[in-house]
Amino acid sequence: MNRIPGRMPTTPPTLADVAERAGVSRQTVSNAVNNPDLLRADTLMRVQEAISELGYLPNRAARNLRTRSSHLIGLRIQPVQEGTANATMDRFVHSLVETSREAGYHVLLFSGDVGDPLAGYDDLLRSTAVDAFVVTDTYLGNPQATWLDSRRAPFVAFGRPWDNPGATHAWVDVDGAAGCRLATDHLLDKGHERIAWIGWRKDSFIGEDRRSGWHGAMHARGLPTTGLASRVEDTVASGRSAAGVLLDEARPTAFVCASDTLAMGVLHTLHERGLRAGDDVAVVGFDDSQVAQVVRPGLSSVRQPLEEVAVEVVSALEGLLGHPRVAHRGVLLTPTLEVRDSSGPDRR
Amino acid sequence: MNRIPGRMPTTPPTLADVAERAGVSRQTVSNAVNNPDLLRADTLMRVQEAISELGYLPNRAARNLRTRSSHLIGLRIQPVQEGTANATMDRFVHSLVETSREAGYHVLLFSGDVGDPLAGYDDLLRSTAVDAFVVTDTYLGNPQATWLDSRRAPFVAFGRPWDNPGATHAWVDVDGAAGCRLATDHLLDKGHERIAWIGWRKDSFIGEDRRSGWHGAMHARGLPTTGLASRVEDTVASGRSAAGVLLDEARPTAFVCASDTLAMGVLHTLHERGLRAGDDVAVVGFDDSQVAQVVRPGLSSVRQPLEEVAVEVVSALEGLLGHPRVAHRGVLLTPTLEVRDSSGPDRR
DNA sequence: GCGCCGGGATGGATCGATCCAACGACGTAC
DNA sequence: GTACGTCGTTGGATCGATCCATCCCGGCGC
Repeated sequence: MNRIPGRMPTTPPTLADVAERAGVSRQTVSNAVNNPDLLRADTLMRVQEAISELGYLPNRAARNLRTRSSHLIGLRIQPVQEGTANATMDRFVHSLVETSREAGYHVLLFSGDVGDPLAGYDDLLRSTAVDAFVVTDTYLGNPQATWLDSRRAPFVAFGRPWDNPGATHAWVDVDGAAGCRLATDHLLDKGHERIAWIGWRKDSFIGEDRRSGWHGAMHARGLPTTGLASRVEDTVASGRSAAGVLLDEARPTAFVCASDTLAMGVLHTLHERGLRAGDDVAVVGFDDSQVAQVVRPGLSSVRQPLEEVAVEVVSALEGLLGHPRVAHRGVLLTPTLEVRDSSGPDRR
Repeated sequence: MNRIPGRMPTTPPTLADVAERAGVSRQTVSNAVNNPDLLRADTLMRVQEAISELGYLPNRAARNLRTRSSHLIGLRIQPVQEGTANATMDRFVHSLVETSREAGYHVLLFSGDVGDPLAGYDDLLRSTAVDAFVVTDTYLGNPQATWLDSRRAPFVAFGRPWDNPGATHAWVDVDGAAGCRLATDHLLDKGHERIAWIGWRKDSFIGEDRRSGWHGAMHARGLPTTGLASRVEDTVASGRSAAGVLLDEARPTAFVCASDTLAMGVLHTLHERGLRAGDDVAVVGFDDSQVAQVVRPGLSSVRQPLEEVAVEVVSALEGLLGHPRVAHRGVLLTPTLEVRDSSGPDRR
């Protein structure tokens, strides 16, 4: 509605221009924008008219300088992993951008060395370029948290402080164990009893958490797990060979995997052996990637509620940056299960 | 190296702090940062020491206000399309962030209504939040270009001005026709003669461009194309049914598709009919998505050189924003072909 | 009639880096 | 010894929005 037709003037109108046009002082215009209830109704109206006539919008730089805040949120992104099915970032980034916008923030992307988890944060912080960070790459501990804490930098982590349960910063995470329990129960309900696990190496906190979901679900029904688990790297090839070994040695009728990438490896092995995914051996992955959605047969997969994660993250940020500051404890969200053909039919 | 150990002071050091510590004036410090060659060697040294001792970095907001530039580049992102294999954005965004960083820019994400292609641009422009835009969503014409031009807003488009060949703005694009020619020639060289095309509806400029690559390659060898082409929506289901119809009516031995999503549809149909992708019928997709990389059999696919696109885009931006301004004509890059098992064996 | 009160509007100062015009020191030429 | 040019440096003004203390004016009580 406020869009101005025609050419942009050489220099955008300033608050002073609006003040002059409306016949009031600068402060009054500022109040009209930031504290409308301080003005008398008729004055407010007059100022607002001038604002929309000129197409005025506060200059960001000036406002940032004065208020010492940029309304920008820093998010570090890492290279796409080719050859895997990992795709949480894309979905999360979009949700975050959308939710941030509603809260009046924009997202500033920066890139980081894969080696140095702190690279990039420092400069943005010291140059007061962002108000806060969203830290996502916490798969192997979270040195960023400690460091950002020591710099008194506001931030919210997507991922629990695995390596430091006493940490007091705000975080949001998805309950991977619950997701894998969901997947495993789903298969158990279909009548499977020998359900194998293919997950990540032991140094991955997330991997062990997801594994515990499978493990817990099996034990809750008094079923054995010995020899049914494998821990490998997160690649299709690893999933493929792990599935081969498990099929030979443990004869599982179903697989639960820590990622869609690994699940794709399982599908490969099944096909090589002439086994039908779903009908002969059931498979469930994790992340509900595009791959899971378009592959044949459709890959059942645990889906993280990234939209909700973004909402919680932004709400935590608002608490951190608002006045007064509202402490935000950790939030744990529950994923859902997308059932597709790789789950197979009921076996009972 | 400049990273300060320990706690962040409550307020970061300013240029005046550095000046005082080094025993010089503010302007001298500013010169040390922006025009080092104006200072005498010993003065420069002294100032630089003070800078690193204090961990000084120019305040972004103040610099932005004074120089009337934010060193931010706006990029509008759209929701992930679930159920498709489309994944160019993710790779491109990362390349852009990385390349921008080297040029001293950061990337600001904003979201847009799918309906209104102009949403979001206006506010950022009027509030002087970004120096320029990178416009990507130009699949159906590019109203943004005309509009941004009229607002005198600097921008670079990833995508040709299809609907307005006379447009003078800077753009970078990937030669889709060349990519499809590459794919088709690849299959022709393997001995295929009846190669089918599955592409997008006629209103897509990009789709028609890619199609022309297939069409041209076929005609160059004197092969017929009649009845071998299908134009559908970009979904797996459409690709699947289009492949079915073509197999029944035209008996092709190979498919070239406008997207990996459509190619996945072809793979589905082949499997349903007991045909082996690669061995019986060859398939080539477009975009080299994660799906193409992890599916079985591996899907041959045309890969866009997004890293190069980012480099060209940033170089164009530097031209637009630099002094003096350097005009940047359109740049057309050539994609490559990733050959995988779905190409099948040599038939000769 | 005088003084007090309070919502509302006002001009000046401020945030921190950069631009500008002027100034000081030093060396050279006459 | 004085005039002049150059290089490096200096304080003040500036960008635009917001904070602060002040001021204005109508209404009310005594």
